[in-house]
Amino acid sequence: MLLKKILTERIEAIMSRSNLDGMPALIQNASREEFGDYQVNGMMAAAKRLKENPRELAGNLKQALESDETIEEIVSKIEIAGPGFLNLTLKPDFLIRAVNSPPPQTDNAETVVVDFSSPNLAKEMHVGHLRTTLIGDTMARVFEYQGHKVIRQNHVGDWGTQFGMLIAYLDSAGTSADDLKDLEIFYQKAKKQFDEDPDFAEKSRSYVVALQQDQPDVLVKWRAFIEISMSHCEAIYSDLNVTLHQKDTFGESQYKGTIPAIMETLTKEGLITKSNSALCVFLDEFTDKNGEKQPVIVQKSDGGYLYSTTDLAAIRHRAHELRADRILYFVDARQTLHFKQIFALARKAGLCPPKVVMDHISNGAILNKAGKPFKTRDGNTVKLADLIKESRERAKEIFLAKNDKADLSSVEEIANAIGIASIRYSELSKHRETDYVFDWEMVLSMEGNTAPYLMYMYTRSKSLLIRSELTDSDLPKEPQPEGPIERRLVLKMAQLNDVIDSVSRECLPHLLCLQLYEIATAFARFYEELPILSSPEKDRLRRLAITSKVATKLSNGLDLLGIKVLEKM
RNA sequence: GGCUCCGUAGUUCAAUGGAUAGAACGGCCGCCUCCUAAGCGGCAGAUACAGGUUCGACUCCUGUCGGGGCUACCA
Repeated sequence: MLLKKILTERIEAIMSRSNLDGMPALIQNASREEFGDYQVNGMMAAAKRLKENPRELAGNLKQALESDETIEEIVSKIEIAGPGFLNLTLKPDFLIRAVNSPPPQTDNAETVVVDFSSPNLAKEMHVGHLRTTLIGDTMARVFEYQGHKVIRQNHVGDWGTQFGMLIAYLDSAGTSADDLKDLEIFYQKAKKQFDEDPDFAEKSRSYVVALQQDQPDVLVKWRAFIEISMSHCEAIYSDLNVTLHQKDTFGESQYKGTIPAIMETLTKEGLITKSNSALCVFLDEFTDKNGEKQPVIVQKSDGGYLYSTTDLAAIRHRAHELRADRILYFVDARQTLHFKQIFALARKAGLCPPKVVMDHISNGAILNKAGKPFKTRDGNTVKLADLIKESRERAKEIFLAKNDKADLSSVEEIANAIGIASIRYSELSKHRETDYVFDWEMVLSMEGNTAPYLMYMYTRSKSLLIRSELTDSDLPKEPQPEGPIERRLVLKMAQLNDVIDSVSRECLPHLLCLQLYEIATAFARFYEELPILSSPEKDRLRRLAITSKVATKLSNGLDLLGIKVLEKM
């Protein structure tokens, strides 16, 4: 049940029977609590178009709404305010019905390909991979929650020139299996030798060629390397509760067989131009100021392919073999131009049917504390494995400081859960498009708008329910809120489905974090200010019933964020 | 140079063109004989600058200043 949708439909239906036919009602959450629950903003715009007085239009609409039974059953109060706002207050029984309503299921289930995480297997995962991995994971969960069929695609970088270098280094004297424990250092050492030692560089290049020609002995080494690297990634996914598994990995190397067919298609469509001995596609859409078309290189002058070509092959695979209705790429904003180009190219070459939607869901960059780009070359990179370890240790410290007589066997479990939840929430609670400053203190913070806060409110709600010794069957099904504190809490819960719907449409998980936080703060207030277990039976049962719904909403919402709740902390 | 994104409290983040720009952290002041103080209440504090469009602008447009990113053979 989507409150805003219901209000909009019903109000616009009434408007359509007047001189306001076809005008939008523009329903919004009330900007201040004293204005009620929702506001109708459309009267000012309508007045402008009709050249009438907005307050008069608002007055007319108010009358029409008040005499309509579809409004009467859900709205308790309508007020005209300011230049022509209509402020609506909803009926408590309608609010609680909204709280009880099932999650918003999609009307038409689609097959959604979600491309996310996609780390470069030549290096270890670092904080730069956090956003795509966690936002993609959360959106995949949200789409599934709504009834879509989700196909996760981890488009790992397991192919290309750098692997020749790594294999050559793996192969060189004095390198033991131990060296692979730290992939980042292994990569840096290999890179260093590549840059300093011409013989080694030459050997690396020959490995690339051998790899591309499927030379068995080299392939064995390559596979060994990929396996080790993937196991690092899988450990991270498992720790972070990311829903990516072996079956979701479909790396660049898997497209190498289909690239010739892609090239053939491009050629057949007459799109290929040879320029400076590289094969390029020049599209009309991409020109500089002088009208010079900008190229997309699909084959290098040495015959090698680039990631553009691989991405085209991936599009065809996803549109045709995977039968996607939508293909979503969770990749950072630096690749905006790249995706514009390959989407346009894929359309032109007929690799993706017009009805299949392709979208680049971009995210902002990571900056250091000075506001400068957080680049790997700086040597400042923070490995995800280290971040996870640090966060768990921090959580354990805090837990022990707060619980001196804690059962030691549960300490590790609780600290681990909180540590992971903190990392996920700190990332997901930010708007995905803005650049973000990486700060250990921020990520590891456990006060205020953080995962531990939400988890703590959940444990408080559970604690009340356990102490009450009642179950849901003992409690009223539709506890109508009484008083402003209960009302506010129930309203925030009633709006959760609207928010999940927005998250899904705009791929903005931070909206869900915000709503859950508001439910949690409203519950904190409820918990602090109202007696629950010690209140008279009628109040006790009603408040416990509301508490039970809080527990459910928090747990379900956090689950969508990939955060597991704890019964105690 | 061209294209593009971004400048909001000391800091980190919010705000489908709507009413008095919200939080959190940090700072200051309060609250545990009472359902878990990882909590609650209160105070101080911000839209880079200049124009414009609009009944109404953090939001849209133009310019200025400042900072990213992308821009032909890395991915």
